[in-house]
Amino acid sequence: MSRKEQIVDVARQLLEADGPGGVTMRAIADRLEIRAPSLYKHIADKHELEVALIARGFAEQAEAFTAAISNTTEPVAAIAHSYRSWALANPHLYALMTSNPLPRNDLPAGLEIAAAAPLVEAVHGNTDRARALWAFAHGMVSLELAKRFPPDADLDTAWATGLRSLAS
Amino acid sequence: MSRKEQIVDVARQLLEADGPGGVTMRAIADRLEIRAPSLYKHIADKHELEVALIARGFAEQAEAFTAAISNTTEPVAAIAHSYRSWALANPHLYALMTSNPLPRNDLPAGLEIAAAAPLVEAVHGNTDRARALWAFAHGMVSLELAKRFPPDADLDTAWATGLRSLAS
DNA sequence: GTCTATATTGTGATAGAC
DNA sequence: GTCTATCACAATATAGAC
Repeated sequence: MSRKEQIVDVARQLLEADGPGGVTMRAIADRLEIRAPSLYKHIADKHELEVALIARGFAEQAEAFTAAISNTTEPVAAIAHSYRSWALANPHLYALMTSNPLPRNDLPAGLEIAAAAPLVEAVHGNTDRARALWAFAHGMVSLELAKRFPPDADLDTAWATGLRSLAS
Repeated sequence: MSRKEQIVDVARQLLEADGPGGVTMRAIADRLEIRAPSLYKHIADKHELEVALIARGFAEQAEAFTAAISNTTEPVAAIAHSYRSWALANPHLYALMTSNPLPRNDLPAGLEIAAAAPLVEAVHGNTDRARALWAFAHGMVSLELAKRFPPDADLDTAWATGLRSLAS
């Protein structure tokens, strides 16, 4: 594993462990047992690190959603479940991927489309329905991650209610 | 207007003008033409400032949504339109209100419920449907604010598609 | 209620030696 | 490719004088 890959690995561990504020050049260097300035021999700046993390997230999502639609009679529900699971398992990376404009020019081509493809296929190419479903899923997930629902809210039922209406 | 009210006012102006990073004690003090340490004679700390901003946001939303359901035959659509308008007009305050757990213990009682009441009434008390609608609206709005939809996406149609399914 | 002075902590990033 | 030394900057907050 190259030094650069190690750096991205450590950055991701720090991101999920300590949140975005925990991803500092010093913290990354500490875990690699080198000094912070040495990192700049391998990456140009912190932005490059963020782009690499986002790219990994999309690749993982594409894989998860593709797996979800194999062997199911309800692809939309299966993708929704997979979407929620991935976000809850990778909350800070999920936030990084959804809270700011995508650095589309710096990202490997096709990543965004590959992650979206399973859903678009599940709704037979109806992009408006795909966007409505994505918005619903993103809203549910981001409010859950932000702990913004009332503490006693039954989220499973809210998911089922929304999906039943939107999936058709 | 008390000094404290002036401080909250200025904080809100800075929040929407420069984003959350622009709301510093120094910047607030500069606009009031005093020194930053003087602010602490009027507020305990920055957290108190954030709570005051969030409280204002909820009060404004409650007013906007209540106005939206008067004189309409489609209350859910009217609230959705109002929700989107308010968020687009106050993007950074909206983010402050939705990206973190509510400081419910520090907020005036009833504010959250008052803002949610028009929607709950519009769906005849069906809380699962209300949550699904809220999630959809929040997802649409937050992705729009984050510029996460593809540049050519037709958001009006996505809104209409989602609301048609969810409003029933 | 305002001021000056300061503590404390933290950040990304560069220069230049080895 | 790693190091030491350092720059440049910014943040919240407190002490104590007036």
